[in-house]
Amino acid sequence: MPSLSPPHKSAASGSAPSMSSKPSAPQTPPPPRKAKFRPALGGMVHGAFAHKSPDAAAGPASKKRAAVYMDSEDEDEDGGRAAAFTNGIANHSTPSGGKRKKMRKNGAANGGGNAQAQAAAKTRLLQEQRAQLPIAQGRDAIVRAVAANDVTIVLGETGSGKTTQIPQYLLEAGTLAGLLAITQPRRVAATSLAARVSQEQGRPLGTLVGYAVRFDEKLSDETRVKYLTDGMLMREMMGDPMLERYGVVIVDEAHERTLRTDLVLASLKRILKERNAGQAPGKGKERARNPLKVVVMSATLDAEKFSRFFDDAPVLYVKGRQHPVSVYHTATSQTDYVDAALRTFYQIHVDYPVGDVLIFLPGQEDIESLELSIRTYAKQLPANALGVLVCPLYASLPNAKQSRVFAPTPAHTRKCILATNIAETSITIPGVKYVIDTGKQKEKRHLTRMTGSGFDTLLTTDITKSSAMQRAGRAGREGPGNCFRLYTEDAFDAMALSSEPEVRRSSLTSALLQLKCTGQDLESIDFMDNPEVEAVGSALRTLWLLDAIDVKRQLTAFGRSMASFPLEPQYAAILLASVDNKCVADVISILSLLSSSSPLFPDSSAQRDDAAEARLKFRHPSGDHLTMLNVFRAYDELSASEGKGARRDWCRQNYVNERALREAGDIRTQLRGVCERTQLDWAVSCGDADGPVLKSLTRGLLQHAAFLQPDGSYKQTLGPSVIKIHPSSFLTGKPCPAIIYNELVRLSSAAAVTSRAECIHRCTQHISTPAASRLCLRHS
DNA sequence: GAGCACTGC
Repeated sequence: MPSLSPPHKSAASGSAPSMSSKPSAPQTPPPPRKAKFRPALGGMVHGAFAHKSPDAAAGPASKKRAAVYMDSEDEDEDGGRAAAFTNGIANHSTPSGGKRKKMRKNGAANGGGNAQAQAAAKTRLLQEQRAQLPIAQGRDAIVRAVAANDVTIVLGETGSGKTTQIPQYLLEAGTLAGLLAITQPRRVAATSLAARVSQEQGRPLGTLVGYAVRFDEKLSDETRVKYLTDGMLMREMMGDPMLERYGVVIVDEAHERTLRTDLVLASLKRILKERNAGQAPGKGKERARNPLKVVVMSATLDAEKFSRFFDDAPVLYVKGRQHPVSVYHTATSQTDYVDAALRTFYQIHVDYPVGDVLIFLPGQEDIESLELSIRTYAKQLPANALGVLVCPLYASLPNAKQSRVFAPTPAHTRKCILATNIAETSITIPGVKYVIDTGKQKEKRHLTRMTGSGFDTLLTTDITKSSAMQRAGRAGREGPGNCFRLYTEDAFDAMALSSEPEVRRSSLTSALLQLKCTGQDLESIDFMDNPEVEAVGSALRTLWLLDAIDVKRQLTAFGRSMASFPLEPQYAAILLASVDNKCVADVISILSLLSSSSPLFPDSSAQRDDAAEARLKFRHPSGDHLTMLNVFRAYDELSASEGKGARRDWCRQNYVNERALREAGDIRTQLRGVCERTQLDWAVSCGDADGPVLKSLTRGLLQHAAFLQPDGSYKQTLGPSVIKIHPSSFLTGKPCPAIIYNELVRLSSAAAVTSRAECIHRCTQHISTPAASRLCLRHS
């Protein structure tokens, strides 16, 4: 092995990964079980870790926890989830349950049976599989518990099958009144689970079993079981605050504690109080006619907390089975986790048998850096060594590149996946036997200020214990695995148990507006964890400034209209303002692009100058928003005459992200639909005039306005901060008397500086408009 | 003249 320094920027001087000491012998001999992860990482520890059951991890089981201990085979809900992962990616079900199924199906096809017989055979097979699931032994216990209690907590390990089976048990028990809803934090999960359960019921998707997610639903009058995102259920609550249509609501993945899950849980508690009142034993008032049953499903640790929140609801424990994963910690802490990951990867590559490696890193930058390093070293491997295939994986990576992680690993090759948190929950990758965990992640935090609407930060932080366990578990999906943690066992012990729930760290403006529409309030609602007082104040102030609530904190008619749009409240206010300003069509296009999860102008350092030049032709003197509108208009024009290929070429030539435009197109269609339902004409355009658009934008962004100061920086009108324009903005170097902007982010470089450094911000996507200053003065 | 984890309506 050559002993060159890794190309990674901060490689330890001169010391190459210890693979140099290991002649690249044939890969076949399996290593000793208690591996020697010793290396250049400074002497290795082990950290034998037997797969801990949640009980062991959570402490002694409480008395009221009814154990339904069940071993589960590999058949699980995540297989289905992976299968439907993102558009255009074909079946990637886990080899375990999925393979058998596929083989059987092919066999039937070869036999020439007709479609109906095939379908029947398939249904029979699925029923056999269901019956063999160990969770099936707990079926009666589960049905009884739900019948006897308003709320039941189910603590189920990964792979227990709870998400697919429990709804069916309740359905098949025949006691179901009304619809059964089952919420998921992610859209892909809701759609793929519905498809799987539908299949198990032997019915076409959208009949007995259906789903509802943004942009897509498959439902009918027959539908009894409905998988939906938690955001979707919150939206339904705005029209049906008591969820009268539903007899059972199951909240899945509650341990993730997303803002929407917490909102759903809090709302369910309120609904239970109303709908199930009078059910209590003893003095009977009139018995509730339409009682609601709630099931909360969690994968970790927090079961007791959910139980307490719902007045000591009983906890059922469903055991899943994962293969054992041996966990190793480093003996000393690592200063450079990218370099440590590089060394560890090659340690595995040289010492361990075939099997893919999954490396968890905080972000794109680290992923790209490590990818380069691994590639560089791979070229130096001897000809007879196992090859290396590097696959990056993060959300903003184009779909086509993401799907590479699912392609079967070629012969005589080891796949190495470099992933962000996306591989922790959203995407399950088959074939992974080794996990390298840097122990880092990026976390967004909303910092509230006394004035202004606060700003977001995105910082690299240590992960939590539950994240670490989740990451390790990714190595044991299909067989025994190994997890190498690039931090010490002490560091693991020092980690927080789980992340702070989202309700404690994000902006609550949108949540507050939704709650107001269901007749609730942030101050009065009973949350699992209460939000910070400052965050509530900030949300109230923002809604008041937008005219969504009045001085008595009552929802206004304007606020109610705002809430009917699937947009941030600020953006909804802009849209409604554009009705008065007669530029709805133009503003909807801009808002769709701003709401898209992908950036329209991605930054790739390699081609930055070319990109800037190519985009110059769209530049609008007013700023970034109108520049974006120019791009969208050009793309629309092209779409009217040209096909898919031409559009793709055009986007490539102009360095704009087609994914952003496509997603914006979906959002725009949805927004137009809401306009039609509320009798607003979305086709009105102001043509080339920019005034109406600027005026509308200012209506929603008045908290995000700033004046030019003599030194060229800007001072917030409704906040204490001095800000500057991000260099990627089209307004850079073109001072204007006042700007509005739609995002304010703290520079990570400034975070290290003392004194007044925290007042230096990055502001992106602004626009210059004298109208902004006048409006803001009046409103302030 | 700088950097962007993930998700939802």
